[in-house]
Amino acid sequence: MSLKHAILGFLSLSPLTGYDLKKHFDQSVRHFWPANQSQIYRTLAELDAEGLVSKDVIAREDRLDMKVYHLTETGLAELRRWLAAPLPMQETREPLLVQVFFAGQITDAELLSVLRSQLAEAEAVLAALTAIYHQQLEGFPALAAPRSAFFSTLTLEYGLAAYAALGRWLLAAIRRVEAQDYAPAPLPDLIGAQA
Amino acid sequence: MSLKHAILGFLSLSPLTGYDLKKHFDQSVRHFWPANQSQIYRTLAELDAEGLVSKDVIAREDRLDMKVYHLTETGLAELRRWLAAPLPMQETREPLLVQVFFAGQITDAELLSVLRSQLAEAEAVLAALTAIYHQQLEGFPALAAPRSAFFSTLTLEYGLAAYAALGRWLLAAIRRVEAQDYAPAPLPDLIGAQA
DNA sequence: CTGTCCATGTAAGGCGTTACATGATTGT
DNA sequence: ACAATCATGTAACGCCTTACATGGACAG
Repeated sequence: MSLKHAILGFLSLSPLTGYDLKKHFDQSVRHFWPANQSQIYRTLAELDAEGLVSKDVIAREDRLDMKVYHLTETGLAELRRWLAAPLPMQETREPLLVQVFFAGQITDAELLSVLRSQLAEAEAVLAALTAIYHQQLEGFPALAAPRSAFFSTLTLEYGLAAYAALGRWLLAAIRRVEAQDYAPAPLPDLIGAQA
Repeated sequence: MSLKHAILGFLSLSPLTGYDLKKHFDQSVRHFWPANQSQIYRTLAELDAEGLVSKDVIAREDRLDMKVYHLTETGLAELRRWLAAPLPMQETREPLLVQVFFAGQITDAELLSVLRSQLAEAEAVLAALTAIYHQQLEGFPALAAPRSAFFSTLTLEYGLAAYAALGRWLLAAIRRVEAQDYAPAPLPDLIGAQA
């Protein structure tokens, strides 16, 4: 379960409240690990019960207490253990592929409309990620990129590569449906082999 | 929820028992929509209650009755409606990216071992998909690919493209960690732009 | 004076997983 | 004799989502 470990990860950088954590998720990892508020509060309580985090309760007059969470030693150890352990093979679910797989039940026109709307979305995400990428380039203009920033850059680059690949696949699919060309694509094109 | 619609999809091709459905899932869509047995039985019961499928009960002496499910008219209509409707933006969870994002807490050596084991897995999946691809080429050798086979081919091609992209990203990441080169990669490389 | 931000949670439901349980038939 | 296949399900738990609920501070 990565949510627990993502929370441990953020807390390893600084102590935070549940509310702060939600903002951190939304600002950095939401593209690959969205988390909602009730989930974060519940998971913090679990981590607390397990002794991986502990909290300082800040009493405030007339308001709910504020709880600032920080890692315990066992929490840090667990985070490091998880980060260094290879992940068990994970299964992905792609509803778009389910739609394509059973597209025999719909017309070419209907399928094209589905594919085109997916393509528009993929291009929008790609544009958004590209904008963030350029922003980061300004922050670390030359060769002065520190190791700490590198990992965030890497996850961004994954997003760029993945959405670009999705876009290319969609575009190729659209063209072939339009041309009613049902032959398989050549392998080198698919896996992006260089000539 | 795509499981319901995947089941409707299979039943649109032929009536099946729960057991048959499980085999169909495992043989064709497991790469992008794994389903387990108890889930299938529960969902069939729900679909039945909703009137999207109905069943013929085949009584057998000394054994449990066999239930063969088939689509109803509303079931087919619902399948077609879902297949033609653009999907709501779906959020993905990538635990590997969580590991990379917080890799500041582990050493280069530990990170490299994680990345290399992911790369080995990605290459294994790519090899498996490539084998299936070649098998399909034999089945439809020339230009005689029918529309019905095309959609299955398309989903396979998606898998090839996605795992190839993952592998390229992992390899690039490994090389940069090894070289302690923390500069961002150039955009055209990332999105696979042609020169 | 209305809405957004800060900050906390609870409740209910959906989807998925793992493990358990049964029992005849077919293959080695 | 033993295992795999056919064929059905139940139980319990885990993770995530949506919606609901509270209430002060501050900005337009």
